[in-house]
Amino acid sequence: MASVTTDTDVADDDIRPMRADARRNYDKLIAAAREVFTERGSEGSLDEIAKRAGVGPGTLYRHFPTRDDLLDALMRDWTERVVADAEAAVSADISPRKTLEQWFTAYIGHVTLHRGAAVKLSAAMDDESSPMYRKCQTLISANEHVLDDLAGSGALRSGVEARQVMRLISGVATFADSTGIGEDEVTPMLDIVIDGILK
Amino acid sequence: MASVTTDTDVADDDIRPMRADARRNYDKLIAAAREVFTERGSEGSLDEIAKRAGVGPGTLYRHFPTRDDLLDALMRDWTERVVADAEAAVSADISPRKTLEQWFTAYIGHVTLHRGAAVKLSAAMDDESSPMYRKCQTLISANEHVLDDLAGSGALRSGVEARQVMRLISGVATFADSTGIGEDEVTPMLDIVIDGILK
DNA sequence: TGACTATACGGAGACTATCTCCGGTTAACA
DNA sequence: TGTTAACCGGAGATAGTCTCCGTATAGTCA
Repeated sequence: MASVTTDTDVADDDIRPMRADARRNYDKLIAAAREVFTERGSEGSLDEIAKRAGVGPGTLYRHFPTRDDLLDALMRDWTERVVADAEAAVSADISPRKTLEQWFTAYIGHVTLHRGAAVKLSAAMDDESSPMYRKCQTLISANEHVLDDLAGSGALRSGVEARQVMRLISGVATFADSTGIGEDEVTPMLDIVIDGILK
Repeated sequence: MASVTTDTDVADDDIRPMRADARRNYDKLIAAAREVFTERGSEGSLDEIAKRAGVGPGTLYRHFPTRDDLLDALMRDWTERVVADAEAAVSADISPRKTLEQWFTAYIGHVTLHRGAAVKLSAAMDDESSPMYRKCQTLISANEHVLDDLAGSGALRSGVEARQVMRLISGVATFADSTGIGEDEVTPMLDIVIDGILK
């Protein structure tokens, strides 16, 4: 986590700036949500979040009509981190296998923000109406970037599509999230997938 | 679905038989749960199930202390079907690839009983306290059976463990369940996994 | 600075779901 | 038919979601 308090200045792509009190409450809600979701997973109580932020439930629901909107807002600087990790995997001078291991591990880390987040993100990938849909697009293109690079150096089997790979890794992430297995137990699963991807 | 009304005669491995009214209510609850879970997924309201069964909530909770107990009870003849499908895949005179395709597809079918079931079953695989834990053991050994057979004929890469394969396929199933993609979209994912498994 | 107004706040409360407790009922058996 | 252990049912405690609307205040302009 780079910085706790430094969220971006504007809450959304909205034109008009927020009123000072609104901005204050928005930030307090984000901080409280981060706490509660970390402790209780992404099904944590929304009223509890409002309480911890010291605001009424009405205020919470005005800022974030749905739980997914709140989850989405927590991922403000997430996009940049995803892109950076994909780039790091590509530009590192390592074997294709290591590249994939590194990227997949990072991917899974990004998708398991909180307990229950992986399944929500997976669901959002094919649901344009989800507030998190656009975030997923970032994930998709980051993954494409890594795979295209490997394809360029001829390391991939023919017929391997980035979309399928992304779905597979999302499945691994969801499984890891729901069972609570650790990274050391995830690696063997990834190894099989990587064998299925590389020549 | 083989038969709707023919559940087994005894509710559990309990010694004493149930009282007639208890048995009646038990069966009505199972039927109602099957309805509601099919309509609303495995997060459907339990009180709603009690209502449809025409019993009080107390009766439901006496028979099934937790939601997972109820889910488990719905899977009464599930075990046999799983074992049968594994056996069918093994004994069919087809290529290793076809064997795996057939088995994995069956596996995913078994695990996605209702919307939300796959993630619950995945979670139960590493949770001995879950009522569904024993069901998962069935799934695990059925999967081992298929993979052992392929290993015996030398079709598998070295180092492929049944447990990891099972987890991967569970991940695929969970992804399919949460996004709602169909079987035709699942096959390409399975193809990658199969490439990672076979020599 | 003071008054005006759009914007935002907050919390009471309606609604829904989970789960328990216990007074009343009934199946099973002699 | 009487006895009793087993079972039923539903009122209600608890908790989470979400809305409505009277009140408060930040921002603005004279």
